[in-house]
Amino acid sequence: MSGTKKTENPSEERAPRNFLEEIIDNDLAEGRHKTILTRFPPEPNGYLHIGHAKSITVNFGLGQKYGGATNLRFDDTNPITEDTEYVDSIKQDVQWLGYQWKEELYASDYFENLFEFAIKLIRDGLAYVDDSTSEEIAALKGTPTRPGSDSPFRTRTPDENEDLFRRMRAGEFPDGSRILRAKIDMSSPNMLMRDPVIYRIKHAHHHRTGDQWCIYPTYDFAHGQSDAIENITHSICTLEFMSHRELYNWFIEKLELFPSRQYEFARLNLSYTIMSKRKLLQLVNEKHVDGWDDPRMPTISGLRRRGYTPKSIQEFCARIGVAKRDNLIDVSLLEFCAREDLNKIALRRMVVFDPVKLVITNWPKGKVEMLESENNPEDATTGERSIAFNGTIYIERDDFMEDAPKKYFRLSPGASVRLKSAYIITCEDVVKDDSGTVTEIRCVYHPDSRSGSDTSGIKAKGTLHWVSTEHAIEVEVRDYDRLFRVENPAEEEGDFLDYVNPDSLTVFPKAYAEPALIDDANEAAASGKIPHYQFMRKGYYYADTSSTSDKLVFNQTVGLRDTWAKMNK
RNA sequence: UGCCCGGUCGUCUAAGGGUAGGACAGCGGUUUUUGGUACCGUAUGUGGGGGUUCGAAUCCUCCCCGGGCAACCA
Repeated sequence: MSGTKKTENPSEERAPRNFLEEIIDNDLAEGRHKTILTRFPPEPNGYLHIGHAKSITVNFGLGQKYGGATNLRFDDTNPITEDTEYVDSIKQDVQWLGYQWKEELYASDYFENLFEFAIKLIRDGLAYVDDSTSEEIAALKGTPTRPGSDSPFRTRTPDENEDLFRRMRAGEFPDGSRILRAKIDMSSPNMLMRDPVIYRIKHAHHHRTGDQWCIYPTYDFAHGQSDAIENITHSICTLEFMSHRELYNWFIEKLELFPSRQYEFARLNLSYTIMSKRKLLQLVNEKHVDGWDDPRMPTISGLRRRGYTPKSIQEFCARIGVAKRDNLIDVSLLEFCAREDLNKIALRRMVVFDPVKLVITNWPKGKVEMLESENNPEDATTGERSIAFNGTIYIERDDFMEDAPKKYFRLSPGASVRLKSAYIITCEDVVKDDSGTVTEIRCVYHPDSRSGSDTSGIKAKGTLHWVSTEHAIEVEVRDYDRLFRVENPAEEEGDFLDYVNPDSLTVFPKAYAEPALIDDANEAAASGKIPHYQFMRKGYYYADTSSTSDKLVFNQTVGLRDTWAKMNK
């Protein structure tokens, strides 16, 4: 052993894998399983967010990697909060992310099985009906540092318990009057083993089983058994379920079920946002955002509406890794993944957000010239488009500066810049109104500097995007900033709403765009394929769901990296 | 103050007794008709103390720090 180097046989070198893959490799190597089956188990009480995307890529990714499969199972054991609206959105989001489940299942599919499991525990003297109030139960539960004590109902006979439990099912008792508890150990150091509740009475309508049931199993009594019924080999959940694992195993052992095993990983936390479904719901209900799919939301539907691609989200999930330590991922990684994908697929277009007029004084009156510009320099197969140029254009207001520092590469009096895909121009004059605001910039162009056939020898440091005033169309552009002002709103003192970023949305209601966007929109309407854009020198954009051919509306997916802005900080 | 987890660059994540590596972020360059992209370079890390060992991020031990656990939520 000593002295042998790991490099002597490269094929023996371990490929880096996360701890779940190590577990699976071992299970497979030891013959514990021949293949694997995982499951993604959302509760249909809210929309999926980027944290769920991590869980989805972990579960489905493992299923794929090992040639196994993954079930989609809705954990619908609490009818009060659950709804088919959420079921539908969850299915859509999982598929949009690019995954296909083997079976679509519901914990509620197993209500009858679960009931029988409960009867078995009762017959085996391992469960009892407790008539105590929830306060009494809590009082007898003890604390993490002090053991609990037995309920006075703990010694009921199996017959009595079975009778009571069947009558609970029959609807003889009101909500909260009785529960079924597992009989384990009131002095266990694990609070969850202190005779946990496994069935409660809820006279509530269930989104799938309707009014068929008035007793519902708790998470602990449903999840593991559902896994076992489906022969799930690896039941992967987040860290907060760690202490549930002992209970999970107890049920499987006592009920003699398929030995599914639970493993826990650290959930995703993303900087400058929140992941709590409850808080997300509050943002929606209190109208701090436009809905679950508001482009500022960390929901899958929000990211989709904003223009994130499934590929970029998958890549993000792959890069953050899977481990057991708490984490707070820098949102810049998500943005990097978006840019990385979008750079290769986004169509380049020119849009001027905050326009100022620029007149080329030596342009032949009435002349319109068609210029060619590449749709995507990263992908020659996307070809070129024609852009009309007639000597009077809009440029961005901040692409001009009257007193410019040396490092400023854009327009200023006497300076020359390239107009993207057009000519080099030199600024000669500025027109201002009474308040000193620039109303018109006057330039000359250099006829021999035409893009692609430049013989002028003039070197322009900067290149500006522009739109012909005559041909421009008006569009609405929405830019987004982080939803919260602080890195970790969940950790902050007081109400998380106090940390909402008031400037998370900037609307440009009348931006000027090149007319190609109209053609694109028509094409998209016909093909159903909505293109991703890069508005040059601005960022990546995607048509909003509210966009129509009469009024195009674009969401900023993510801005371009901006080293100039950084220099000026 | 009980039980259970965890602690490696700023942020994530590898290294399974043998050179602490990668990514993002940062910084500095080169190229560029996007201050984009691409490419190159660069700084920054094993929570602390004791052990075991020729050798420790890795094994043992004590301590420190962070998280979870007292819903008829999941």
